[in-house]
Amino acid sequence: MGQSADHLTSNQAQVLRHLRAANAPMTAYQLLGRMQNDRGAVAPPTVYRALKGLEEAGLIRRIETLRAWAPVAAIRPGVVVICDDCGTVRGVEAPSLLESLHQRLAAEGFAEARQTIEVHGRCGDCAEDRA
Amino acid sequence: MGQSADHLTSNQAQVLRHLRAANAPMTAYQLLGRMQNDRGAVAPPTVYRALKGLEEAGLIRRIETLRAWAPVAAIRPGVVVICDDCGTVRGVEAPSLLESLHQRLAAEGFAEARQTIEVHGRCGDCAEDRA
DNA sequence: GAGATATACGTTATAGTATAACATAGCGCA
DNA sequence: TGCGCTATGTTATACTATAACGTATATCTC
Repeated sequence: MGQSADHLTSNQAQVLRHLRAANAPMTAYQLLGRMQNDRGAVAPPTVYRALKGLEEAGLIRRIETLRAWAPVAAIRPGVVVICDDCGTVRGVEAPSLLESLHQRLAAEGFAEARQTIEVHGRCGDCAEDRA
Repeated sequence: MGQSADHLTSNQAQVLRHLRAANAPMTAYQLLGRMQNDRGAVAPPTVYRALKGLEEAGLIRRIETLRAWAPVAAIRPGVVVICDDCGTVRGVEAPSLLESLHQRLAAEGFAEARQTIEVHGRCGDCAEDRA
């Protein structure tokens, strides 16, 4: 069930810990490798089930454009901003923007259920590094 | 090379024809199946190379949230709107929306390079069908 | 026309991402 | 105690995508 954030299973906690320790999204199989380092035999469903639970709890998101997972609090609706230089990902709230999109689509009769908005580019820190 | 739209190879034309004949995005392996029906032996790289060329020519897009491909003219920047009932996909221009997002991020020092914006929901036609 | 270069294509193999299906263990509680 | 629920383990497989190498063909240049 879509569990709330007040309790994590140990697999979920372990996955979340690895995601938070990384400074960029991790693929499911990268996580699998970490867990195998930690514990020995672990199979893909273990990782995918933990990811599913964490996503439902609003603690992580799949970054569709990277096929990877990040501990971005599910500001949902929200925008994910990804630096292609350093790999960092962060969530950005943009309520007015999303409201205007919503109204735009509603006017055409489209009932919006969810959006995925991912922006790629270069963050301020990386721009400075190359200045 | 990022070829322009003025010439398609025969593989590209064949893939584009199938995508246009469908009323919903198709996965690469669905396309592969169609091409095998048409011609016999075809291997995945044939399909993926055609998809890459068509994408570079701005004739199709990968729908990230569906892991599938659609003949959506690459209004880029633009918004892709997907009906989860009937599967149809269309591109929507939203320049003012994207401009405000751009400025919002620029103000934080983020140099935006490309966005992926996909909205899921139910289109007007499908809403009527259930009315 | 021979050779050089470039593009598309074919072919084989493999990498990478995700889930189905079934079995087991532990917990809360009627 | 026995039932139902959740989490987990385990095996196998499905689905998505690309690497690497060889061949054919067209074009250009000398």
